Amino acid sequence: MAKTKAASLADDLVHRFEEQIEKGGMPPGSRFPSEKAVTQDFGVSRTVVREAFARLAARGLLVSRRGSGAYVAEDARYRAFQVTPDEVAEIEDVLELLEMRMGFEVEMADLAARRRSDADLAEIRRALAAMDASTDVDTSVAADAAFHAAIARATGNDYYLRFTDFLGVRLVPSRRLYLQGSDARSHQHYSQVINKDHEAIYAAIEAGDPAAARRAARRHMQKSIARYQDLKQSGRLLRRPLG
Amino acid sequence: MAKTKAASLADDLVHRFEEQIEKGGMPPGSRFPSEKAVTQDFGVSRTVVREAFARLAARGLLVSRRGSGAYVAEDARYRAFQVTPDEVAEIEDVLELLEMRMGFEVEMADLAARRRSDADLAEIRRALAAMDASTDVDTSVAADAAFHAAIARATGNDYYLRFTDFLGVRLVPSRRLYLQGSDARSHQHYSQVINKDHEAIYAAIEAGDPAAARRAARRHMQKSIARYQDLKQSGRLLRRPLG
DNA sequence: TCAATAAGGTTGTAAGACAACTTTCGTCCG
DNA sequence: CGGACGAAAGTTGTCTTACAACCTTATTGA
Repeated sequence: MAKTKAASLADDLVHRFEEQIEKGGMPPGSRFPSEKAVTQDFGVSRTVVREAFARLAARGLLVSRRGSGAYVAEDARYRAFQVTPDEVAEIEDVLELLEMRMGFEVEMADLAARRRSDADLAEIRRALAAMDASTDVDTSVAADAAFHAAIARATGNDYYLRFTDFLGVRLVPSRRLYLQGSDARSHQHYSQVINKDHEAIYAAIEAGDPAAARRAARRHMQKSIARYQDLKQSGRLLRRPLG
Repeated sequence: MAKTKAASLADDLVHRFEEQIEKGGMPPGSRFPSEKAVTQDFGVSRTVVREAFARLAARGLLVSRRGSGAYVAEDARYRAFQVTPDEVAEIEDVLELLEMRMGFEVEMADLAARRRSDADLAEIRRALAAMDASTDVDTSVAADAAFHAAIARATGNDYYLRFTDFLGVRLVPSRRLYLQGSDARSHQHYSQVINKDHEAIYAAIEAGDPAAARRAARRHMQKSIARYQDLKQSGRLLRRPLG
């Protein structure tokens, strides 16, 4: 009976139904109790029920059909792919995410080499130039992200772009920590090393050579992973500061 | 993207605000217009506004504070990578997702070849056998998923496993539709062709040959994409039946 | 100046009503 | 007996009004 206090009545309902679905009490495709039934069973107003249902629907656990009822979504058991910020606190996680990113980056380079438009090329070049001109950590990190986003856009596959954004955001904080301690000179050196990789990728994409693009992207990511592995062995831990 | 008319007023509101947040018009931490203001601006009732807000909150884009107002979530950009079921309704989307999957299947094969344990190998073999023995669509689709999941597990990278699960689930319905019309013989033929690819991947992983594993995985995915492209050209559309 | 207080704004919840739609079931006709 | 039709009930979508709980800000008073 120990009830975790819910911030709101709708919260409580959401948690209850969520649990029940997860436990298998309500299999996919089965019907929810009607809104009215819930108001009676739980003693809350229909406003609350509707809000709870809306939130379940937003998470993809429930679909409601006007005039018919609400149903447990067919693929309710599987949630969105999610990576919470505190998962990226440990350097091992960063390494795993980078590993995952490797596959995508390689394939994106391939596709970009096949499909890039002139506008895509121009955008990639802009990002290269911005990285080259960067003097502080923030702008160089931003330029790096822009470079990879431009490639993702050049693939013409929106999912690649979305996932690049998604992963990019996760990895930026750790990247920033990685660079933070370094002075201006070593940072510039770091930027130049990376941009050399980037230029190789760009050249292959511009030339329309998928295999070369794959190789260049793979090398780039491997180096990036190796850097983090060194960091790991040197015993430096990543701990996110608050804020 | 051609804007389809929103199924409900709340849908419309959600999309509008989502877009505005994404475009940067409402930076993290900034205040939303009050519920009352929205009702006046858009000419809808507060019920609709509350429902829209509830859904935005469920997605982590908005937090509302009683008595104070609603605010754009501080980590709004951290929201999950999400692929909603209706996005996979069109065959073009399936193709794009397959393209995305290609990159990381290749990389998974590489890593699996380097890191697989004996237990991993055994699990992959089991999936191969199950696919070989399958006679109906459901079991063959399940065996296929198990095969790729086993490889994902062999990489030792949990993110790969999670993402494989995630994508696999999205693609299964269309896969099922793809196979549905076929008779037992053509289905068996299909299974055998696929499993031959699988065996090549397995052989490379067992031999511990990353480059060969990459090649085999790439071939496998390319063929899969080609099959769907044929389907696309033949004009067959994928339309999800109501669940 | 500063703290207590009052006023107004905002979200959370309740309740009732109607519209739009779906499902079910009974009726009537062939 | 069977099937088409339609009425009726059930359900979600939306609107409206009302109040409670809470926060913010301005006012007031010492």
